[in-house]
Parts: sequence; C-alpha cells; structure tokens
Amino acid sequence: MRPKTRITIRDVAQEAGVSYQTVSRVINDRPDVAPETRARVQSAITELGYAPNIIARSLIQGRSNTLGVVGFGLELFGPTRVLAGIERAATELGFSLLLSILDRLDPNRMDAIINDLLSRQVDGVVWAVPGHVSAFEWLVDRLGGVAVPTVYLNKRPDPGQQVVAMDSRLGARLAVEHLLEQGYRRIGIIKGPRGWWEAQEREAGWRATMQAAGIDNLGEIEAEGDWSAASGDAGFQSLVARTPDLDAVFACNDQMALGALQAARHLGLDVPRDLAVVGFDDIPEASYFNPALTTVRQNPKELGALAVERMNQMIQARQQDRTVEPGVSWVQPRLVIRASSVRELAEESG
Amino acid sequence: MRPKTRITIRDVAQEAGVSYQTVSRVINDRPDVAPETRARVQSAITELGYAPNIIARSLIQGRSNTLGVVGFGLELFGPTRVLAGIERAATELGFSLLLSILDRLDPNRMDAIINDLLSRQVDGVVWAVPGHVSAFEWLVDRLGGVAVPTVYLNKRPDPGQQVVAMDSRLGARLAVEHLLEQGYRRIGIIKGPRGWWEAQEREAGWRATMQAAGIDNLGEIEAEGDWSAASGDAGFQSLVARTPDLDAVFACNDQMALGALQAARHLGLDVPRDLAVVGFDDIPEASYFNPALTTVRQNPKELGALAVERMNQMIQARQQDRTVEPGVSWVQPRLVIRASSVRELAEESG
DNA sequence: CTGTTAGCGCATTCAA
DNA sequence: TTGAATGCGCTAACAG
Repeated sequence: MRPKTRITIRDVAQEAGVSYQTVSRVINDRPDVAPETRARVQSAITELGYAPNIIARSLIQGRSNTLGVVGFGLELFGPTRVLAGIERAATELGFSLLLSILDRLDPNRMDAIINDLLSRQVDGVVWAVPGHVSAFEWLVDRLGGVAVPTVYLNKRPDPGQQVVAMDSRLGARLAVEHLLEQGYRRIGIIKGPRGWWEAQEREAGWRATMQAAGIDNLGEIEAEGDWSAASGDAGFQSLVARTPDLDAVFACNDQMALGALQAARHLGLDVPRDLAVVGFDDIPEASYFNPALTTVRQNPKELGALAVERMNQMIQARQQDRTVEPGVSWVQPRLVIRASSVRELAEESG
Repeated sequence: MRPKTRITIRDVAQEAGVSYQTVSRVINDRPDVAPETRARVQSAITELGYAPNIIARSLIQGRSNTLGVVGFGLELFGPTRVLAGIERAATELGFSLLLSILDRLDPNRMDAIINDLLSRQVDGVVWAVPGHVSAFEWLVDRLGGVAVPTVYLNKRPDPGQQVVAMDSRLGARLAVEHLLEQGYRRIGIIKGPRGWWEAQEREAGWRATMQAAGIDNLGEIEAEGDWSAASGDAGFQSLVARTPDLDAVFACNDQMALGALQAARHLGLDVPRDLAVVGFDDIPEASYFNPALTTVRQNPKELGALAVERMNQMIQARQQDRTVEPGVSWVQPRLVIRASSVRELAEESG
C-alpha cells in the first residue's frame, strides 16, 4: 500500500533527477523534451504510480473538460437513453460528466444544481429536462447571464438558444397517417402529461393530421395520461366509455399503449380487428407486447450525442472568441409497423 | 451580459471594501465576522453574481466532494435504478457525481476511467458494474493501491471489500418456493448471461431450492438468455422442445419472462393453467403483462443509496484516520404474486 | 532542450 | 474582528 501523501509532479521530478517542469512537459506531451529524459521521467511516473491532478490543471487553464448534465428522473425510457448518448459522445470528445438528476421541477433545486455546476467550473451545461416552457425563463436568464455554453434538449425552440429536439410532431403524424391508411377513422389519443413539451407536440401532430383528414369532434376522443401503463389503461377506458365508435388509439408512449392493450383485452376487444393501437418510443419490449406494438421509433441516444457535439462546437468557438449561431437540430423519428395496427399481420402472428 | 473574466473573491472584496480573506470567511460561514461587514460582503456577492470556485477550494483541501460512479449501460432496469439511488443519496450528502458508463468489460476503458476519476480527485468510487469476478482482480489492486475508498455493487463478496448487494439467491428461492406451493414441479429456468454474478446467484437459488424439493434432472430444464425479451422467447422454446412436461418457468428478469409469455402464447399454452411464469425485477410494466407477471421485486434505488451511505462512512472515517470494517450489506427482495403463477387469480382477471 | 519565476482562486496559518 | 503572508499542484510564460 502506498503512502498516504499524494504523489505530485515534484516527487516524480526528484525520482527522475530533473526539474518538475520537465515532468510537466512529459505529461502534456510537449515535443521539446529529449527522448532520453522523457523515458526517465516516464519510468519514474509508472514507478511511483503518479497520476496528474486535473483539479490543479483546471485551475490554471480555466477549463475543466467537464460537462454538467441535468437530467430528469431515470425512470423513463427516453430521458435515460438520451443520457446514454450524452455519456458516450462526451467520453469520445474527452469530457467527463457531472450528473445531476431532477425529480421534480423545483426551482430551488434547479438553482442549487446550476450553482454547483458553475462553481465546479463546467465548460458547458446540457439541460436535458423536459418540462413546461415557462419554467425555463429564469433559467435561461441565469445561464445566459454567466454565459456558460448551454444546450437544451427537447424543449420548445426559442430564439437565441441551442436546442436539440426530436420531431415529435412528425412522429405523431406518421402514426396517425398510418392508421388512416389502414382504414381507421375514430383515432383517439392518450396524451402525455400536460407539462411536457414533447407531449404537447405529439398531441399537436395528432390533432393536425386528424383535422387534415376531416375528422372532427376531437375533444371527445382525448384522454390524458402520465406515461405510465396504469394511466394508459385508465385513459383507454375513459375513451371507450365516451366514444362507442372508437376504432383506434394513439398512445403517446409505449407504456400507455401497453395499458391500453390490457384494457382492450379486458373489454373483450380484439386488437387490431376491433381496434388498433399505436405507441411512441419503441421500447425494446414493444415487439413482445400482445399483439406486437406498432410504434414511433425515437433515437434518443443520437439526440444526446448530437447535443454534446453541439456543445463541443460552442466550447471550441468560445476559445477562439467566435460564437456559434443559435438554432434547432431536429432528429427525425420513424414508424415501426407491427401487428397492433395491421389486420393482415395479426392473422399470421396472432 | 457580464464581462468574460471570471469574478473572483478579490472582485467581491474590492466591491465590499474589505480584504479578500474576509470574503472567504463569509463564504465559509465563519463566525468571526462582524455582522455589518458580513452584510456588506453578502450584498457585494449577489451584486456581482459571484460563485466560489470549488476547483480551487478542492485543491487546497485535498477533497473534492465528488464521487466517481462507474455504471454499466443504461439499458437495463436494475443498473439504471441503482444509479438513481446513488444520485439521490449523493446529493443529500453533499456530493456531486462524476459519471462514467461502461458498455462492455474492456480493461483498457476501465483503466482509463479509473485514471480519470483519480486524476479528478474523487473522494470515493462507487463501482456499479456487474460482471465476472475475475475481471475485477486487477481493479481491486488498482483501487486498493491508491487507497481510494471504494464500494462495489452486486459483486461477489470478497474479504477486504465493501460490497452492497441484492440477495438474488433469496429472491430466486422465494420464486421457486412459491411455484412449488402452487403445485408446479418441473420448473425450468431462463438464466441471465453467464458473466453476471447476479445471474449466477439467481441460478444458484433456483438450483438449491429445486434440489431441496427433490427434483432432479435439472440440466434439461435450463436455458441461458441475455436479459432480452427475445432471448426469453428463444430460451422458452428450447426448454419446451426438450421438456414436454415443463409446467413452469422462472425467468431471471422480467423482459425474459415477457418473451417466455409470448412464446407460450404462440405455442397455444395457457398461462397459468398449463404453465406458470415468474420473473425477476418487477419493472413497472410487469403488472400489465398478459397475464400480469408474478415477479421478485428488487429495490435497486435503495441499493444505490446504501452504497453511498457506506461510502460516506468510509470517507468520514478516513478523515479521522479511522477505518471502516469491510463487509457486505445485503438488500432483501420480496415476491410479488400476480396472475401468471396462480390459477385462481387468472380466473378473475383473465 | 531544460530550469526559473509567476500565479490560477482559494483556505489556512499567523500577526495585528 | 480583520489583514498579510504562504502554498495546494500545476502550467505558462520566460530565460538560460
């Protein structure tokens, strides 16, 4: 076991018989070191098990090579995968990640998180918290004020901000158009929680597509859920109660679709014969639902990766006193068609 | 928008008309500051929007208030929830989290992660990577060598190590005993990937309980999966092909159980009449499977929280030159009984 | 090529 | 109660 005192650059210098600045040069791969000296230093480093203190380096350089990530829960599919994408991209670009998780939209907690991240000298902040737009105004002020590069994920685009977002509206349109093509007309919706921008977008996509198809009285075929299967179950029941001629449901995520499938079964409805169900996300289990679920596939990992690349550009630019034009990057979802919305497919696999 | 140069303690001092050490005292809530002075400094702080540089503080104190967390993927239920528990507990105890994700057990990547965490002066490392024991030997050496407090999650207990683990063996026993009580005898298993310690433990629990019940020829009712629904599907099919009198399946996680349910349906088997299925994890969707899944409920968040508390004890102890006795903390799972393993329940809800 | 001198932002001795 | 020095571990100018 090694001594408790930390091994510093000076210990290495002494061991190698050089000045400690030479050691610094070796560590930082500077060219101006004699090969023989370099080798001697290297072996001293491994000998002593020296590891450079990045904290000290950051202090000088005013740069920590660290990104702050603020996420929302780790319960849901999308946000979790987004985080995975962020992590991978950050690692590739040489950033470490300081992770904070928000469980609810508590301004005090948000403020504390931002403070901590700034105090820890993060080079940028990836704000991966879905939520109601108004909740962000003070935040933008706060982050904008200190001028820390910030990228927002799945947030309503605002001028002056860097946003990376899934095109949920398009996803919803794909889902509804598919159902229409399959001959379904009274396509109800089980919405996500009101506060989520993505939920609003999915609803908007559904509404626009339905209206374009000339279907009205949409109010009576709407239900609101909270992303959980239980809420999908309840939402479906309330839809059916209100709308006897309901023939399809667009659930705004796969868990709620699962709940709807379950409720339909209990009501003796056959999917997709009597009723079609489409979800959103394409969680890995979706193809094993009964019947297999047609759903809109997101690529949340890509979303996260894109956010980090954007971040990196901003940081690079900033070092050269340039700026990156604010704007929105949209990621396109696509529809994955399975048995829950196609009568022919159901015959085979059922 | 503020000037680009960072605001330091000196700027605040100047603004408040005191020396910068006084500002330091205010920041650190020292008692020996005149109330009037304190107020003046406080207002200067808010005025300038000053935030202390934790990096600099860490450098002096030799302590970063940061925990390194090494996780494995963010795809699986357990590991993700464990991370959530870690995050919450860490926040409560005033630690920030430096997150690294391992996608596969690559020694180079592991080494790079450890190096980075150590270089960033983390106060401790929470190693939340499931995997084969042998992969850890060099690691223990590495972490033990630098004497950074380390807690391992869901790893085979080894003397001299701090381990926090779910009692998977018990969980498996609960599952199998329940099936036996319900009158099932030929209880097959769909195992997790060979490399995972938890998978081994669940298998061991199954095996021991089966043997205790006097059931043999266990070799022919074993299949190996990879935690995915697809592998559960395939595993189940292979079991049925080999064992015509199979009457129950213990799947080592809920996704594989889902695959098994699906396969059973395709084979025209009624669950639970012809065949019972039990899973492991109790993912939120489990109660919405068809039929609702009996499963072993873990509390992975608690596991993560426990690990951090342990970590905190070690760090505290270390500051006082004490040591914490190495050992294992076991977290107990419990069985959640639903329709997939109880014929009477199936009648009602089916 | 290598060593010397400064200083990053702050806490921690001291002294006043 | 406050201010002046000292140094955490390291990099960034210089000089030699």
